[in-house]
Amino acid sequence: MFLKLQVQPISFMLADMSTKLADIAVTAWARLIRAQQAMLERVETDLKTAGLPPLAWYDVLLELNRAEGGKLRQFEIGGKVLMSKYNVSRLLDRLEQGEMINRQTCKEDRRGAHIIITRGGKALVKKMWPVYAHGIERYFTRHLSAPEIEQLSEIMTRLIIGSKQP
Amino acid sequence: MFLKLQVQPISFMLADMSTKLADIAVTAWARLIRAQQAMLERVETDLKTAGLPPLAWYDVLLELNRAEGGKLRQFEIGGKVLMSKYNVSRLLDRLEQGEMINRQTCKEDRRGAHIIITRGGKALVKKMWPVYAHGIERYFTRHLSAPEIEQLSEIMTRLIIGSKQP
DNA sequence: TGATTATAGTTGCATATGCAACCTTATATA
DNA sequence: TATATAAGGTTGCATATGCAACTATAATCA
Repeated sequence: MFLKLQVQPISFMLADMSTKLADIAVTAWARLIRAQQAMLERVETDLKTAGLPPLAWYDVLLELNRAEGGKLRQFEIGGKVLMSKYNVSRLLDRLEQGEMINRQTCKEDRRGAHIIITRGGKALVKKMWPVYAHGIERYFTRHLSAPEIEQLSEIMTRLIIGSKQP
Repeated sequence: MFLKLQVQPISFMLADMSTKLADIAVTAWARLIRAQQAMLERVETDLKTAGLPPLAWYDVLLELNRAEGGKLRQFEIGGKVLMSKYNVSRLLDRLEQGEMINRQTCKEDRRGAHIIITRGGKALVKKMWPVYAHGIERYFTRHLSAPEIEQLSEIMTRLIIGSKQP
């Protein structure tokens, strides 16, 4: 649903860079947004078509799967998948409902909970991955050269850091 | 809320590319998703802080503003901003409510409507742009060199096309 | 022409997200 | 130690999104 941008009257805002650069940058920004939106939509559709749950489930389950003992605190999950605590809370409700995780009250800190991936949760990760991987290959990797991919990766790291600056 | 990916058992799926490349590609993919998520979140927050409506409003209004006569058919909007028809329909409800657009029944095709941006709609685009532009500069442009931006733009074009293939 | 099929747009329902307020337990400070 | 403040989580409410079903008009074609 996003983007597409001004073609002309941009520069007034960005006094410290040449008009030309600003325009190119805005175009690049718009394309970035659109490309990703389109790719994610395709992946979500592929998952749905395969009768699988959305990417958000995968993200969380994967983090748990990776974690020591298949277990994380709730706030750790939030940090890793970049999701607000109330959204984590409710996504975990659904995952619990689907018996993909368990919540276990936490002895060290009695406010919190340990989230533990179940056998079924692990199985789901395994089942979703091929579909997801195929999407990544089809909508992303296939269209790029190896050096492009490496460079993109590096650039994105910089942007992630940049968007964490206050 | 998205992503973060498998580190090891990827390759089984992607027989036609070296394991090494696949791993790098998956990392790049994950970073791309996260970077954009973070940047958009920041921009949305900036808009909210400035008491302005979300990016989605801007997208639609900008398309209308650009269009011949400040007027588009509803399905054209959907195509341009990559949004499903029911979402367009409801976003337009909100924009109409906010007196940013008008709907006008269409004489040539009596099923449809012309969407026309109002004076207020144009004013809003003007008001939102500086905030948005500042975000783009701050979270995106600032962190990249000019050649990087150009290359990114080109790559994203390819991915947009790629994700439209059946 | 009449019947079928496709297109433009809307709506009810289920689900997902953001915000603010809330409960509970830890931590800091006086 | 008492009190204030902060952190981990949850929940009610308002809003946003996806899906499927629906209305109405156009286009196709037999």
